[in-house]
Amino acid sequence: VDPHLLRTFVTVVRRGSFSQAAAELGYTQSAVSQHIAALENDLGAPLVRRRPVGPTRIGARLLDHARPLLLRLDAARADIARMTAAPTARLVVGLSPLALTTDVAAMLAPFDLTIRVLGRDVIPAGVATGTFEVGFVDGVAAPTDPLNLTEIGPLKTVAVAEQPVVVVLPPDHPLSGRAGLRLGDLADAHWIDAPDAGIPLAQLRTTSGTDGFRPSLTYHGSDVLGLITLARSGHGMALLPRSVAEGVPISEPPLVHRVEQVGEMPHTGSTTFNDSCNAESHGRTRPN
Amino acid sequence: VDPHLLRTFVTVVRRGSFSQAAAELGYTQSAVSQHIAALENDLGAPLVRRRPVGPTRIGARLLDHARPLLLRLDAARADIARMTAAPTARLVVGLSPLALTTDVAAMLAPFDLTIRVLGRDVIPAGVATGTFEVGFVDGVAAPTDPLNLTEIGPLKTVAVAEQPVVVVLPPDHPLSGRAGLRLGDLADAHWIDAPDAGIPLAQLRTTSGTDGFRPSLTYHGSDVLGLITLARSGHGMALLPRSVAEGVPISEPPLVHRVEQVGEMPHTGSTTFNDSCNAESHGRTRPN
DNA sequence: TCTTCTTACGCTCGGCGTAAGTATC
DNA sequence: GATACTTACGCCGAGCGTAAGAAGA
Repeated sequence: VDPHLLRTFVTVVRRGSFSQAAAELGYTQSAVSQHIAALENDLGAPLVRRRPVGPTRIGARLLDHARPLLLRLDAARADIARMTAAPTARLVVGLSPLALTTDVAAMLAPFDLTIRVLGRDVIPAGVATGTFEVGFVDGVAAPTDPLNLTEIGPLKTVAVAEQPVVVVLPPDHPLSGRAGLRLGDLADAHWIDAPDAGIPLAQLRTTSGTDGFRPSLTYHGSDVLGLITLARSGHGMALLPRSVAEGVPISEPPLVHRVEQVGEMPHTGSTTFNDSCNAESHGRTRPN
Repeated sequence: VDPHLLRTFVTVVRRGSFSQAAAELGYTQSAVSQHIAALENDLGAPLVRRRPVGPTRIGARLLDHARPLLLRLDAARADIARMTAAPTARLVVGLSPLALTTDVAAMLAPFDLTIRVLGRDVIPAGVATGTFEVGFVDGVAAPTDPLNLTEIGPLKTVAVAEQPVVVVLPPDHPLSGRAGLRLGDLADAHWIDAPDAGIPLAQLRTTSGTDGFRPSLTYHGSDVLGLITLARSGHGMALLPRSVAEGVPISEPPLVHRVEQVGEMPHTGSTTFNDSCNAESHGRTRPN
């Protein structure tokens, strides 16, 4: 199973066309055709339906393997490239929108920075493939539980900040001010899902293990103030880290908003140095 | 980064010799030398020290990537091969030693079986690479928490059995008979680590998040009765699923011994059929 | 000196492009 | 008939083996 063939296969499926995939990869259509034929021949099963071009059932399964495989392959290249190349003066940091808390900002203070804000899901991949040197991902979890990040290679992950999560409510809501409420009771309430501006409800479902928290409104956008306005106006409840929801009516469930650092910071004199690097080398580090 | 080169690299490091690796892989020494040279050239860094042959710092890091990569590559091949080939009459099952509880035995009753008992760590890999069709892994976890299995590809994992964990004690031990005791209090007690016959203490450390549970005696072997004898004689405490520790003085901490099924059982009329297969296709399924 | 890795060199075959073929809309 | 994938064929280069070279024990 040659990675080149896999990459071609993935590209063909993504673009839905042999010729477009060829153009993207710098091959001729013929070569792409031969790649697919070689793969199908090697695996002994048809992988793509033609006209219209799309994956077969088996092809779809292969995709599930191929995409993480190619990612890890790139990650391996990038990782050793990083060990070889001299560290750059400028630190490139990838952040999910709500990961830029004051704690994180403080950590980054001593560096010359280039900051890129991206979706939560692509931050670990970006660190693995060397798009940036360190990443910060935010998310919601039960206290002391780690975030559930997609694993790509031996990446060190450390929790760097935790703060309570709050539910933003309309001003006159009966729950206003209550702390420690059981989230399960709110599974069937009206929720706003704001994956970019707030905390995705999908994470809540995972964390709570329930099947509720279905959004009655979905908010696409990264504007937190807009989200708060919606929630205060009674369109539904919104989930936010406490620090960004100051001065609005809230309720506090027993959950934390947590930021985890993916990858390692370069060593500078002014930075805290964690000397447990060698013990249990690539494991996940939990605080406390 | 050609997988062939990676496989050669891994083999060279494992065997500690170019020529032995060549023999194992069916190449000439020359070819192996060229493979390593090609890799080092491609990645722009020395990967193996020669004479004696061993990985450099960068090579060691590459190993961390290469081994799982090759595993996933094999897993991909095996997975689609499984979808292509007709299901065999005989069901090949891989089990970790303590995974063969009565529940599991009941599940397997309707099949013609071939059973292979192996270490916990290689069961998921074996399922992924098609060595056996389904696997059963046991381990310890907090109630309702899933086991922490190494992920190799899109494998469905389902908890199939849970039972309390007990601490085996000497007959006159003060803790005898107590239930619900906090495990943290026992972190510094005398423990027997029996990775094959019992529950590895390493899992306890992971589950409890503490750093204790250091073994004062390590027991290599799969003989549970021997382990119980040691514990009763006061060599240290031993951790076992309750059903195998009948009639001995015990104490019950709030943990469960859990068996998880890796991979899917073939569909037979007599087997419970889970029709949620297509929803959220390759996720991890938690009970309740 | 013997073992073991490296380098040189030639051959073979895999794989890409060009171009002709074929099927689908 | 136009578009898009497949097949045929020739060329080039990657990669393996043989064999000679170099370096360490």
